[in-house]
Amino acid sequence: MSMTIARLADQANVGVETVRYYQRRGLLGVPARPHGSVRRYGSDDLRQLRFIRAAQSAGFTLEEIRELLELDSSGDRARAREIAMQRIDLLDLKIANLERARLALSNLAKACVTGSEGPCPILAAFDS
Amino acid sequence: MSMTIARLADQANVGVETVRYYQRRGLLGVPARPHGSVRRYGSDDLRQLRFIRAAQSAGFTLEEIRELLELDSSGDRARAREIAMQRIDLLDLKIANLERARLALSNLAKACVTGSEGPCPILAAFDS
DNA sequence: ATACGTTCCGGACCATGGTACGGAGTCAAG
DNA sequence: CTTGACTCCGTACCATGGTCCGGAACGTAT
Repeated sequence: MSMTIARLADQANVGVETVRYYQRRGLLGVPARPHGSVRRYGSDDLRQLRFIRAAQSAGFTLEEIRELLELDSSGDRARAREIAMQRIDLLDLKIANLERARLALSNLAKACVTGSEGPCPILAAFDS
Repeated sequence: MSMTIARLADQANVGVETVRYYQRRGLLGVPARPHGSVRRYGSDDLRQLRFIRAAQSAGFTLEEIRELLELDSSGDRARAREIAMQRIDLLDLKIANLERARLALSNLAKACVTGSEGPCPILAAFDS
């Protein structure tokens, strides 16, 4: 269950350079080198790397993710909970936003059916 | 119904510099100067500016928005429809993602109720 | 008509999240 | 024991989306 950086990277679907970038930013540990000079990564690293990507897609910045990871090892439950709840509110806003946008686009698509006449109003589609 | 740049900007909740930036990027027209050297903006400009922000929050990049605006004046219905539908798929993905993240955070918040014992596993919350 | 707040404009600067480069070391296979 | 692929590391570069700066012109209230 030990791999080199390239394998780690593509198990998590990122580039090697990205892994190294996360290490520099302190989001990912820099593991030991068992025999010589090539570092080896384990499944914990993979898990953490995947967490980073998941958290990113939840809208956390890398800095916030660094804090979350610190928090995770610190065990400060109250703070963790607080952050989670804050984030949920933010996510709800974002989701609502995207859903409004989706509706707008869907109206637009309807209005723009090929062959029909009229203005096909892209701007109007977003008028709230 | 005519305003200076500062008023335009804050009607749309952006900074003056942002408006000027959009002008440079070709997203916003640079209006005439009726008497002298200070430009005046009308409600069409405001509408367009608001559209830009709305489209941005739907995940379009500024470059894409520029294309949308071109499209809007060109009246190419088929293309507009195509873009809209592509975007909808993308939005659906994004929304699903955010909803997964929301669930993860909500589980996390539950697991981290203040006062209880255990690890309060931030990483685990995101394990898919 | 002078002062104070805006506007105009170009260009420099910034943060975020990477991506590319280049030289040196390492490692496994042939 | 050499070759070719991968690794390490620092530094430079990139795109996106702004934000700030500074000097000159403008324009409105006093």
